[in-house]
Amino acid sequence: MDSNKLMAELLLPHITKTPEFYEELYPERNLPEGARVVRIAPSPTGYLHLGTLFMALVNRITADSTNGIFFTRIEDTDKKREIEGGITDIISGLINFSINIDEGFTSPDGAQSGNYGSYKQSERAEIYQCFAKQLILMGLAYPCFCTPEQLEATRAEQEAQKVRTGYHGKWAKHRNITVDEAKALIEQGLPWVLRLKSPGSEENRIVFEDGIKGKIEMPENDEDFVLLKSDGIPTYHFAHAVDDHLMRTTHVIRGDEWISSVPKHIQLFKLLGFKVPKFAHVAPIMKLDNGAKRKISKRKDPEAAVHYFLEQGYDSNCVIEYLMTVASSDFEDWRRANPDAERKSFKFNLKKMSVSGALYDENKLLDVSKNLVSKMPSEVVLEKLLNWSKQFDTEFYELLSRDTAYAKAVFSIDRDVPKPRKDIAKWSDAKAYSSYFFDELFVPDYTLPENISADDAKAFLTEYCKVYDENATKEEWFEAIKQLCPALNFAANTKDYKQNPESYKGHAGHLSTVLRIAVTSRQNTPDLCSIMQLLGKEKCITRINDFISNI
RNA sequence: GGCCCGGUGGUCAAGAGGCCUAAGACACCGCCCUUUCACGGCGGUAACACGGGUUCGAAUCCCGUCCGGGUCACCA
Repeated sequence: MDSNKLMAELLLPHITKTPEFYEELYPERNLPEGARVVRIAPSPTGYLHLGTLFMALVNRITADSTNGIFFTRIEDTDKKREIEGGITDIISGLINFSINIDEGFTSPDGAQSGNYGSYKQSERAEIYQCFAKQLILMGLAYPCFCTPEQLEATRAEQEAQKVRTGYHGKWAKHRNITVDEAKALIEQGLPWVLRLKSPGSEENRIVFEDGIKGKIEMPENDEDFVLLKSDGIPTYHFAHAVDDHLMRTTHVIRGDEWISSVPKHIQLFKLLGFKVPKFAHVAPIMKLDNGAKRKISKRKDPEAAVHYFLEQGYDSNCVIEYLMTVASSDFEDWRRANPDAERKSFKFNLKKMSVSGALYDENKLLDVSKNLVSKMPSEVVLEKLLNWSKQFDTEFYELLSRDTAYAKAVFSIDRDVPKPRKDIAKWSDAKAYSSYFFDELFVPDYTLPENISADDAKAFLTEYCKVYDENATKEEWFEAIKQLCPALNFAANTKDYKQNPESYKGHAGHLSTVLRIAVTSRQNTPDLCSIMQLLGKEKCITRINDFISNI
């Protein structure tokens, strides 16, 4: 038996399957020409992050644009950092944001589907070990018994000598370990990791075409990086190569923090005889922090966790629509041309992605959101509002659900028309927007506009109460206000006032503002006539009288 | 520090040597419309990081500087 074989049997005696077994188990996919197989591979170390959502979206629309497949794979190889409920949160989050998952973890309950599973790395140990054994057989992997302390000492030595740090070349202590030496150390009970015996050289350059950034040139990898950790579980690099090959991923679209390890990945794919997938590295969403641009951070930024948007009451669709504008510079143009088209019909092109990170722009999100919300019919608004408030604002929920017909009417005003208002961007805006419709939320404000005296306001409101007809049409309603103008020396027509501002104290608009404040405690609201009809005559008169006696 | 990547208005961006006197969107400001506020319409402020080349001609190509980002783990 040759020494590679002896080493392989020494290290991984329990592995009996061969790579061919898995090649047959997970055959090439039968897909139409040009279809891309993409994926996201989150690790359950935290809750769904904006960056993860963004990556998922980019992958989803890539699959959509090519009639391909988008799958999820859970990278749970780091048990120390895993958190409970992580998988559920991520998957259900994606589903809530309407990111359809074709394969892998497709449901929040942890169920998997698809023919290339398991899609959970901790359940694939045997597969990785099989390919690891293959590498040992080829003389391309060896056990390393260095302790963290020894590794640290090597590093210190390298720094002292001002040479490149890392486990490579002559610094790779166990690179040429013999079977006998390894056997002896194992018998002593020493733990070991499996390292790649890198055939690369720093002198050589590798070139690859990134789907987003274009041509990238880097030194070849010569690091003997870890393939299998001491618990037999692979590192990201190794798992990535094995999984994306076996799952027949065609395009690896991931965050650009991975760029620097591409030489390792390409090397692994080639050594293992795998076809190298296309890589595309996406710039992260950034945030401005004290004038400095930096990657949005889970720890420092509330908006990093997708929960933040849900709590704020952003409609998930609005967040996605915003992310689309960040993902593709021509999305907004497309959307303008196709206002009602389904997102999946957008032809997405990775090349349209920005090479550098975009700042998270709340203004833009708000703008995108209010446009979308303004187009929602009132029943949809109410349904979503009920849904949101039930979770995040129970006081408001009680008020809304007490009389849903009334609530629907509230949100129907100036909606369902050709040019709807855009007051609401997120559901948390709705409470303040509609507060005067609910006595529990209504807080009187007795502040008059500067150009109106208390006496005039009183006189006007007193007279107005006498003539108020709650069944009046909009025109009749405003006519009634105009009628009261001359007696108070206000202009019935705005134009008259503008032509001779000195001749009047103000115009009908000013008086209607007084009425608006009395009824709603606001200077700005949607159509007042509709508001008063909804509120009912009795309540309006009560508020007006209260107003009169307090100014 | 080594190795990568990037730098167009406040933000997102279009831009592939002449079409650039540099689009568009958000934000901001003004005007118009208007019973308020919005909506809508019209207009405005505001940018090619810097320095050298190459070229008849550079935002665009090359070099350098500066600045920003990423990465150098038995983490992903």
